Amino acid sequence: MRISNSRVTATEVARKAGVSQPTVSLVLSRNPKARVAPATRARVLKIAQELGYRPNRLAQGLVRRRSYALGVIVPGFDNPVYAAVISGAEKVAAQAGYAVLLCEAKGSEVVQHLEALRDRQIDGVIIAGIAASTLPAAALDGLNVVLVNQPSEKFSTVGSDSLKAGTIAAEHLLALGHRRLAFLGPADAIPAFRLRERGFFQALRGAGVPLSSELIQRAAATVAGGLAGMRALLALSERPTAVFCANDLMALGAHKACSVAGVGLPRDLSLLGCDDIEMAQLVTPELSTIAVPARELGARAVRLLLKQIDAHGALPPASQLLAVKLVARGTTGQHAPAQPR
Amino acid sequence: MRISNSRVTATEVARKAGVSQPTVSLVLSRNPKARVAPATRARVLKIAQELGYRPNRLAQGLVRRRSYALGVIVPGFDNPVYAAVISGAEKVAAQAGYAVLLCEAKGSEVVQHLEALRDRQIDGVIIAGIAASTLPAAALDGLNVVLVNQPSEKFSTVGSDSLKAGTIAAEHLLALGHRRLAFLGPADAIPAFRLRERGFFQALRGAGVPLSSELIQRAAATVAGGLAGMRALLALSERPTAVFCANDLMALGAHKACSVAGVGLPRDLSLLGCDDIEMAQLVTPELSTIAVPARELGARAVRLLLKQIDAHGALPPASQLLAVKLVARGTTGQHAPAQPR
DNA sequence: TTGTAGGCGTTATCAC
DNA sequence: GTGATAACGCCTACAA
Repeated sequence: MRISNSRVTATEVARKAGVSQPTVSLVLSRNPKARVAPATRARVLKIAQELGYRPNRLAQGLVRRRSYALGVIVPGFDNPVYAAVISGAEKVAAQAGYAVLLCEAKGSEVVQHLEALRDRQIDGVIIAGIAASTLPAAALDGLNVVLVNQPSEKFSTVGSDSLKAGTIAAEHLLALGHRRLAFLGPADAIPAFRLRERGFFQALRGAGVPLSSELIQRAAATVAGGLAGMRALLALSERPTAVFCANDLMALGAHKACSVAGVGLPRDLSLLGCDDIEMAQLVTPELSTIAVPARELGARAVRLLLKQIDAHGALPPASQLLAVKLVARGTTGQHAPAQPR
Repeated sequence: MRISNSRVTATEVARKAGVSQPTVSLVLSRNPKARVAPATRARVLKIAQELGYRPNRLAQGLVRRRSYALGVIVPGFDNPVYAAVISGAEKVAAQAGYAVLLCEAKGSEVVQHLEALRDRQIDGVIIAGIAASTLPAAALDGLNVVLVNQPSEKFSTVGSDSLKAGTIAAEHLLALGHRRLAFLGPADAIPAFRLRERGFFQALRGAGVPLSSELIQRAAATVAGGLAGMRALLALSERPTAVFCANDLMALGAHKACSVAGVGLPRDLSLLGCDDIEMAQLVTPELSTIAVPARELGARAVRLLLKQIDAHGALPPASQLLAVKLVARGTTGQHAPAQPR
């Protein structure tokens, strides 16, 4: 029963209920220690209900010095992993009464977005897929921050065990008998990818199976990048027998490159991705990969952030590391040495 | 040179500059008719710069009765189409100084999200993938709204020509010689899908090639839905020779179902999707589809919305319809009548 | 228990 | 030109 255009204010409710505006505020703020006479409380609640009163969050924010809004910054939505992180984050945030301000940013845009978020008195920021170390120190100063999938001394983080993912990848491929392995990863220093890479390399070194540099291909962490990278690997005089990709998008690009080049998966080549995005199950053969709980990362990031906000920034940085899991599907198989014809 | 924790306010700038606070506001607001003595203006600007002053947008919003924020509501991020819409929207919004509040909502959650957006004094809302007609009338009352990909008398819309998409689909498949066609679509009344469906049916009827009801399969507009739907179609005693899917996700699920069932595309069956998401090019054979400019839809939706906001809601609902385009790839081919063995 | 006063940081309307 | 003064809608004291 709202009067059209303009919203009902607490003052109007107060007037109609025959009380003062702060009393309305008192009743509506579910403050336990705010004792109000049951009669007035009931009256105020009734009128508020009738008028469809809802507090103006901008005004609340101004006086409480909080916006009840969270910023989420990702490099792009084209990667389903970030979409999943955002989805998980948004759900938890909404349940807690927080809004999610979405920012898609690469490079220096990140700083501008952060400033814009500050102007809106944002309560906290979640950053995924962008290395915090590449940002000027001041950019995150005094902000509640949770980083997704990148370790940090200074900020709280929620991540999957990327190092382990790399290790698992190496172990899986080694166990299948592969000895000539390749890695396909991005050129940019995106933390999660770097860790997957390092875990992979370390495990290989530990097993005495080093990677020569021509077997490390770098390209954008996209389908197109994976396609190009795999083409380069296939052009080698001596091809690898197994390839680990920094993420599933690259792996799917690589998958396509193999399909185009007539390279049989997994007969001629084993291919392993990382993330386990839905698409991985759509290609034929289905992509073997390492599952990362992206949605859960987003959800946890918000929970951790809210905890920090409530603690008034008096909490030391916390970190959570979620387990990853090998999902062996159709693109990885036993190494078949020189085919007898 | 910001004093750590708390932000610099206009009052502080005023004090240091030896002017009143409103004067600072006057100088900073790029209001042309606000004539200030060049000397004061310069001084204020200098101090503001030094102190790193930035206006508090919450406070601005309170008095201007605007939040400089837009809400975007979609049913889910798992569909790359919505991700693209959001991406396009966010970019334009950010350039105009607007924030994007993201909401993922199905069913009755939509209303709650809308209320929450109202509480934040949202300046406008973009809705994609959710039928406005399913919302209670009051939910959008007095709000600046732009609907994406659904026609409306009452609200502004930005869409692709969904009806035409259906027509194109029918014409393409008919031209290839198919006469036993099937349709795979969602059970829910999502406007864009319904229109594609209608366009398809109309064109078929016009060509004298009606669809019997068993050739209309309904399932969720997801990969899983497409998978299930195609399985049902393949189980028919007399299979269709061509299938049009309401969107690419369903088509990819259908693609997978064929792959699993050993049904050769396009030899045994032609398959056509709609949207042209990136994934369409990753499967083998590549998915034929109808391209929809999703990113552009998002971008235009924001531009239209901003125009409406600036017009103070005194503008009649406007509508834009973008063209769609057939992208014939590998899953559609000439109808091959009963193979001679 | 409730009302009054004051302020959050900004913009808008006036007198000066 | 410039500076008070009054909102915007709410919350936190403190006084009644």
